[in-house]
Amino acid sequence: MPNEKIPLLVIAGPTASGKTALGIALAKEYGGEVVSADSMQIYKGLDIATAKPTAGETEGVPHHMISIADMDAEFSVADYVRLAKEKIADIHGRGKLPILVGGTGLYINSLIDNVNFDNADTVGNDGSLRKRLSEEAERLGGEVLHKRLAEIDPKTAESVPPQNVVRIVRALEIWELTGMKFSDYKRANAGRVSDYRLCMIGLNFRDRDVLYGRINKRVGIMAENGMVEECRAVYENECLGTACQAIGYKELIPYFKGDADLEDCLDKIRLGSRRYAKRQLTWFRRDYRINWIYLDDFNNFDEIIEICKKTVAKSEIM
RNA sequence: GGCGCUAUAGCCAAGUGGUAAGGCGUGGGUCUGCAACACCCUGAUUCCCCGGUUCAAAUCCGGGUGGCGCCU
Repeated sequence: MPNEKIPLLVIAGPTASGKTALGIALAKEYGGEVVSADSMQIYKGLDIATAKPTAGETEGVPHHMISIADMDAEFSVADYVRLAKEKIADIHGRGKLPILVGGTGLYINSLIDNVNFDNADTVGNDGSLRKRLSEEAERLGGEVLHKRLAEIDPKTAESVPPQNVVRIVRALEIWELTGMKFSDYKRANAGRVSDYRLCMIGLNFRDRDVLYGRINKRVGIMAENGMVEECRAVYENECLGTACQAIGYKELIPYFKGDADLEDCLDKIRLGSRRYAKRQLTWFRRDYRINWIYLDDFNNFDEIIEICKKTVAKSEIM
């Protein structure tokens, strides 16, 4: 069936909503394998802090796209999409159902909406160029770079505020690298028709406080399970890559330096995680394809599995 | 029991007669090769209560209540 699209079950949702457990349960239900869509679980070394499923938790269900890059390695959406697509095709080829489970909205949407990253050789990202532009921004201020951007690409300048230096630098980077306006580049790479037959499930809670309570509690459990020691090891290895953005790791640095109490840092982790969850919900909410399941509507896990099965059946991906 | 200080948004807090700064949290949003990133927007018709002075009071005066401190 060369023209048949690959069925793909997607489980999205904020951190600590129970995506991992649900993914494993549904994988067992349908004979599936899990493909993680998490920008931090990609990296080796941060296991507890990124809530990677343990060997015991996976119950034999194969998990992919976890711990595949070194801590200091560069890894981007484009890498993710390329590798995840291969994995999904492979899983499907073996007659199993690929289940995409994760909370990184950019990764999920780039993958399922078929954002074009094929121009890797010509575009990519250039570390030294990016560094130079970032330094310029720091030296001259964001406004100066924003003005420069406004001259070459007014459209993008209008949508990116002068304060958002990271986005301005990227737009300028594209310009210097390819001579393309960022707005044109964006249009050229825009999402195309999906490669997959999708069934999307989104996890949420009617009562936000329930989610936040779970997050707060989980941070404590992570700490008990050795998160601090794990992050200290990363700290002592002077991790410099994207992995340094991981919530948990960066909030503990003041503690390692002796500038803050552990409990204060754990509170910062809780706060960071809550805000992250909110941003995730903002991202996923705009995707009209998601079938939202409000976890606090159900009494137990079996009921949740049942409603998921109904959702899958209705989607006709199976 | 007496004396002093104090009361402003969920929290911290500026304001000392001219029509309620700011920070944090919260809520909403943006997002195309760093995304667990970066960034934007977001609350007080009213300042503990009652009365008074004044054209005008969160600001001054009197009383009450709560908190903090000291004294007996």
